[in-house]
Amino acid sequence: MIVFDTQKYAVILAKHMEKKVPTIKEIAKKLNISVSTVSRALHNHPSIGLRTKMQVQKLAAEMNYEPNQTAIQFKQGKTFTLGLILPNLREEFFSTAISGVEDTAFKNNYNVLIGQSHDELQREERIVETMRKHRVDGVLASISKQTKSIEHFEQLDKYNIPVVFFDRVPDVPNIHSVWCSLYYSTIDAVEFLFRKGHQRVGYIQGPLSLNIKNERLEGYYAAHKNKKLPVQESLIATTDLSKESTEQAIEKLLSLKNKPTAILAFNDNVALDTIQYVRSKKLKINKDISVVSYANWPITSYLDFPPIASVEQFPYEQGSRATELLFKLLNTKSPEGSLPYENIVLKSELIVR
Amino acid sequence: MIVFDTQKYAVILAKHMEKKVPTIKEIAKKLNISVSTVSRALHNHPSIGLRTKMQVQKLAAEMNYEPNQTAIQFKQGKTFTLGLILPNLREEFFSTAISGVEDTAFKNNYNVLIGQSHDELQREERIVETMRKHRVDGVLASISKQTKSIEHFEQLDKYNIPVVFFDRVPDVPNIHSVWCSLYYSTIDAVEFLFRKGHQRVGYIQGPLSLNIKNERLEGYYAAHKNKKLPVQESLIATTDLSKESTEQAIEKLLSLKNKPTAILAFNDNVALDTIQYVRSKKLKINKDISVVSYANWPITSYLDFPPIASVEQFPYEQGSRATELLFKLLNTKSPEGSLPYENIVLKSELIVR
DNA sequence: AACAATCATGCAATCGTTTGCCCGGGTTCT
DNA sequence: AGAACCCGGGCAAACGATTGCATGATTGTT
Repeated sequence: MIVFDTQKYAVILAKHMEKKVPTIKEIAKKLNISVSTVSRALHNHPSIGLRTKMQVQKLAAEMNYEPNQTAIQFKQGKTFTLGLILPNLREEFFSTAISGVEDTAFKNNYNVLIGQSHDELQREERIVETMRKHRVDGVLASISKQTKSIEHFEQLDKYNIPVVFFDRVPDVPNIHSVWCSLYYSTIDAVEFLFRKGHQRVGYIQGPLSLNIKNERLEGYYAAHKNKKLPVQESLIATTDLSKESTEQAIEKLLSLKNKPTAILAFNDNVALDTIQYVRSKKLKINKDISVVSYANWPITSYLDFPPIASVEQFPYEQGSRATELLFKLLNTKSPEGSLPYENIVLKSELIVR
Repeated sequence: MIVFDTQKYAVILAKHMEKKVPTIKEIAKKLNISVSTVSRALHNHPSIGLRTKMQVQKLAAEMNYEPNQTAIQFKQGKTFTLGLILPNLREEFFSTAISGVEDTAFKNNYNVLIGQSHDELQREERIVETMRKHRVDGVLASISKQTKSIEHFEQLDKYNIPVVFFDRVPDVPNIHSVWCSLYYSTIDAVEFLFRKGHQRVGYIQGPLSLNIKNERLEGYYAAHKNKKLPVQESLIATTDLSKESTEQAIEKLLSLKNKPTAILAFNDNVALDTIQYVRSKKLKINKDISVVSYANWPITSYLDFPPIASVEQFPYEQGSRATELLFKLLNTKSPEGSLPYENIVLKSELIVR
């Protein structure tokens, strides 16, 4: 890519006035009262007389006074900013979760600083450090694929910065978290396939690092158990989520004597690769193989052969609930130790197309 | 959605020590020197003796001293934060652009505050105000569909907060901007269709508010002119980007006596709706109708009938170039008025599948 | 040896806001 | 009438870092 044209317009500005923003001091001077009185008047402090209060507020409005946030932040030792750490923004799941966080934060007059780990541990560590240096008041995080330990998050403890994990939650005790349980909806999904007449349902699972709670697999087993069917281990394959790895996984399933007639895919992305690959092998989707998955991407409505069902995990709600929990932690000044660790579990939902 | 399980683990913490973050003062006290000496030593100020400098830096490292950003921000009157205003994060275009902004900002030790307008003017105004109140040092913006005037951005001028628009750039003079020209790639696109043998190429344009520079249309005309073909106005339809509106637009094109055999769609989203609708009318994509579009979504590779070509607009580069321009503005203390308005135009590129 | 120049460091103000404490004048109570 | 109290408001410290200016100590110059 090349810049092929750079237009520059030279323009004479109306002598930029270096506008000075009004401060509490100036209000005080103009009214011949002290800054503390002004400050209290603006905060409706009871010990300020009504007349003074009115005068101050009137003048402040006239002067377009706005409190200097940086000064307040400094004085209060708070930044009114939350850090939000995500694997990426490109997955619609996360960009939707952001809206949940943002809306909740806004309501509380907080700002949100977003960092993308790009699923790399090193970047995640750097982001945590940056957020710490910038003294965010709290952190929300969905961990990267590579994250095994959470030492880098634990250091935040020393600075009294609470952390709430959501969606991709590390498998360690003593954390605050919000996630969406996939157990029951997986049972729903598999039973849905059973009802459709499928006897052999394959499962393509994701990398173990993302599979910590492994509710998909547990649900998969539970559904079989409910139906008194044995689980054939050979029907379970693994992908690292790359296209190639997914194809190998399907290849493994398709090469069985007893091929599955349905596949439960780790997420919609895996489902798409699965469907594409299955079709490239001249098999018919929904006839030879049906696919059910997780995520419920809107885009799948444009496909000729979308997954016939997908599990919705409510990213917006996860984001907002996690943020609410974080605020709860922030607003409890933890007199003796912090609040008990809280783990909020939401229900997911099988959406049949 | 219901919370169906809230586990609470009561845990006795190791008597949270209310760790106090070390300050410059404490370093000074421990070494029995003044804070100013410490400050200068940490900044390698030449007037500090080598021995003292070493001592200070050593102790600072041992104590894990980190300068209090909020204090610095306050003192310097700078927040080292950029505001980034986008229509939404769900479009991959924007979430990719963010990475460009983020990476560039990080390199300069800046943070990025993101706000989504959700294509609503009112939200956009509120975000601008919030960012102003939080004293961001500069703003990057891609305007909402509803934004006709930029008064709310102009108010930032009074606070000496520079603004750089990118991608969705308002059509007014005297702004800084970065965008990706679609003129030549549109010519490429139409000529590509001509070479494929298409004589009648329809064009579905977007709402006028997003069509300010209208380079697509100009390119469309130019390609016809190059080929010495007249443009039939009836081949141009308009959509407000909603599915319904797009379908009406196609309906209009398909009802012509002289149907187009190819359609240039405003973006990939319109293209998808177009393809879906055309197929629902039992017409064959790539036989009866071919579609070319803008955006080059990765997801289209999963479609049976994707657009046969799409124009890439390099969101990452737009984001990083816009951020670089903004830094240029920030680093010029504008002694007499600001820098001349700069408009950087990048080249787009037709990607043939 | 006296004085200047240089070097190393300290003092104190400053940024804008908040907040604990104090004070003067008026009212009320005994 | 003296003590206790309340009301309205001011004083000044504090938050942490930066920086112009002053000061003291050392060295160099003649």
